[in-house]
Amino acid sequence: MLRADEVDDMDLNERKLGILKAVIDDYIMTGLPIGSRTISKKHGIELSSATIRNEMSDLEDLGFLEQPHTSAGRIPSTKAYRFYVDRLMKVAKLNAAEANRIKSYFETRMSEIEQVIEKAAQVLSDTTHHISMILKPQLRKSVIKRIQLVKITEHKAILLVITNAGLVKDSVIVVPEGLSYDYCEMVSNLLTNKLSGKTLEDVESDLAICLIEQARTNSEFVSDILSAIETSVEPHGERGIVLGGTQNIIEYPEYMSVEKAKNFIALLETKDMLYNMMKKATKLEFSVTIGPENEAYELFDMSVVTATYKIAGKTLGSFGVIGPTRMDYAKVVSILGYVSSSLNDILSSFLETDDE
Amino acid sequence: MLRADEVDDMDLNERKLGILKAVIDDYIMTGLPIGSRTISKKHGIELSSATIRNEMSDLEDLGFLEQPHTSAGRIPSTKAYRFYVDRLMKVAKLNAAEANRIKSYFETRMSEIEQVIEKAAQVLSDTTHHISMILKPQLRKSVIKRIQLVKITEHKAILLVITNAGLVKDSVIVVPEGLSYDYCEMVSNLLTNKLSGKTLEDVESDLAICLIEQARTNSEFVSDILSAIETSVEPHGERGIVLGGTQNIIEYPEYMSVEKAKNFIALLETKDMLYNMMKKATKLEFSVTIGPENEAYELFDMSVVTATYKIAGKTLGSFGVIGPTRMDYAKVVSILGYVSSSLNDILSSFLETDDE
DNA sequence: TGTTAGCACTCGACGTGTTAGAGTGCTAAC
DNA sequence: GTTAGCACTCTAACACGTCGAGTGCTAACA
Repeated sequence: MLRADEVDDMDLNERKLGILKAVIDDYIMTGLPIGSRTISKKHGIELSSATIRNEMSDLEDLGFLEQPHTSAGRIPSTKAYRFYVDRLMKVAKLNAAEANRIKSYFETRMSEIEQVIEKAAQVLSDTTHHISMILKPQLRKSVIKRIQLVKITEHKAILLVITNAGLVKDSVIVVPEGLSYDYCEMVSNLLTNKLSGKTLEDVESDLAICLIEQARTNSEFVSDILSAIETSVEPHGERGIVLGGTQNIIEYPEYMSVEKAKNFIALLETKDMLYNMMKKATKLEFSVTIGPENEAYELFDMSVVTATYKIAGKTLGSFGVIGPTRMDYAKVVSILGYVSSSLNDILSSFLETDDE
Repeated sequence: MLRADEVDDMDLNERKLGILKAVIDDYIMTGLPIGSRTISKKHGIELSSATIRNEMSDLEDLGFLEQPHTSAGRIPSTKAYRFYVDRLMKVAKLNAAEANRIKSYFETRMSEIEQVIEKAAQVLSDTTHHISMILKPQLRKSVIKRIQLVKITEHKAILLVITNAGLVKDSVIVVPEGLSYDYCEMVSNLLTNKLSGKTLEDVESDLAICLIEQARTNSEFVSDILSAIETSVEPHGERGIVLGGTQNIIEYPEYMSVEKAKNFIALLETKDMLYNMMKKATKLEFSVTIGPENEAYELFDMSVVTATYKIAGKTLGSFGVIGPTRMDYAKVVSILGYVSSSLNDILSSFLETDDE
């Protein structure tokens, strides 16, 4: 027995493929149902509308096309989009103008990962006109290289956690009065000795307790430091999703009643679902999830396209866009590809391979 | 000759005031034009609808009310909103529930001004359901206390600029190879000596040139440091406006066609106009600008309410919300008041008065 | 003199009916 | 296998009529 999609392939001859592609391309551009006459005129298919009608009727039977109502044209089904993405779509390299536009976003000198992430979210939503999502770097596995405590005033110090992915997090912490600079240096060295080579994940677990017991003196101070390191693992406790271009929902008039828009916004704001989705997306270099293929039923008429970003060949996180099923998949995928390699370049430049 | 608004006061007897207030309150709640019968029934005004009609007719002549069309009810004019804000509105203290809700936003431990600003933008848009804007701290006048360079890897160092407003900015900079820890310390001390007591604004001006000439050796390195300090003055070159809750525009159905929404979004994104507006707003502790009172003609049907935040009694910046002229001014003002004092408290806790 | 009931009038919202046009499926001819 | 022709269907757009909310005006009332 053949698998379902192989059967499809056999049923679809050259001509049907051409017509299907024409319908999808047109619908992606215009958002309007498309009729047989339009295809025979606009899309360079030298057949009469009647013939095309027959073919379209077949395509409907096969589940690739749908009719909103009797006398309207046809629109692509979810199955058609899936087929389009898998077989029909040609992902072209980004043209120079687009590529430069993206490049220009990243040209401002950035020294921290957070900054890069924010910029990436911005460039994604600006170029695709969809909502962008980025899963922040999953730093749990990154290895601590050094910990440095720098006293800046009488009561405050900055704690720098440096990992193999570069600077992870700096946070201001309160220090006991009268703490000498030398003592800070001493604590820095102690912590570096104890923790270097461990992952941030380790710090979260029992290692911390162990360490506190060792450092009897100033133990509150030390535990402050440890908890600061921990918060750097899951930043701000908000599940590490950055959204961009949520304003763009107003550009989806076909899909959005005010009521729906509100629900959708609410969905985006809880972020939990997005987090799980993006977390899963880290497993595939690219992924396209169309309409009802999404696990969240609220996304039955939205599609999600994701990619990943790496540092030194290791996947750090994922990013992508969310938009109506009628989206320009080819363009979105090529933009994601370009952004992905841009991110990889930038993040790798953060990496210090020469140390140690 | 009396001023215009004093004339208004004389013309408006107790009863007219009551009716006017009823119209405005009702319209702020419902967004629907309100008729004479509704007022006589709902708002505890013991008069027949006919009498109220006469009064409303007078109020229309005086320019306080408007009719969208002949047989609709009436809606408040810009003049009415102005009058309401100046005379009628009772700004109550925030009830405990609301106050706690705001407080909870600020409860996460925050160590940097940027973080606080982001949170504030969020809490403002969440509680008012309008779009929030915050002018980032105007740090040009803040005085440098210390500059510290911390080498973190072979090629990178973190530059900490500490001012009287606490930590201003840390940025990663590239350092020449083989730079010793001691040398970093030396440079830190040198810079602290040269620059402490100066404002960030000074650094931008000729002082910088002067210093470069002095430090002949490694002059490129030093100029890197100075430019890093400079960028901390105007962060990221994006005019220092933080927006929150831009999604909320979809909650203004009465005002927003898709076309209008797009224009408005575009307006928000250029930020230039907002920057000037917020900059001006730093001069007044509170301000309410209604519809056409705004300088930007695009805001003819929007109102802007602003307040300021301070550190040690000195105004650092302004913040506010932008929404339809039909907004609950009383509530917005009281929220802004509460957020203002919250911000002042938090920022003051950053201030180290005991040093030096 | 201020208040109110009554009434004619206005105008938008809404439902209905009609028409034009786009698109379809089917049939028969090529 | 392809296409022309035709009857049919459905929507969008417009005109029309009705309903109801709200008004202004007038006359009666306290």
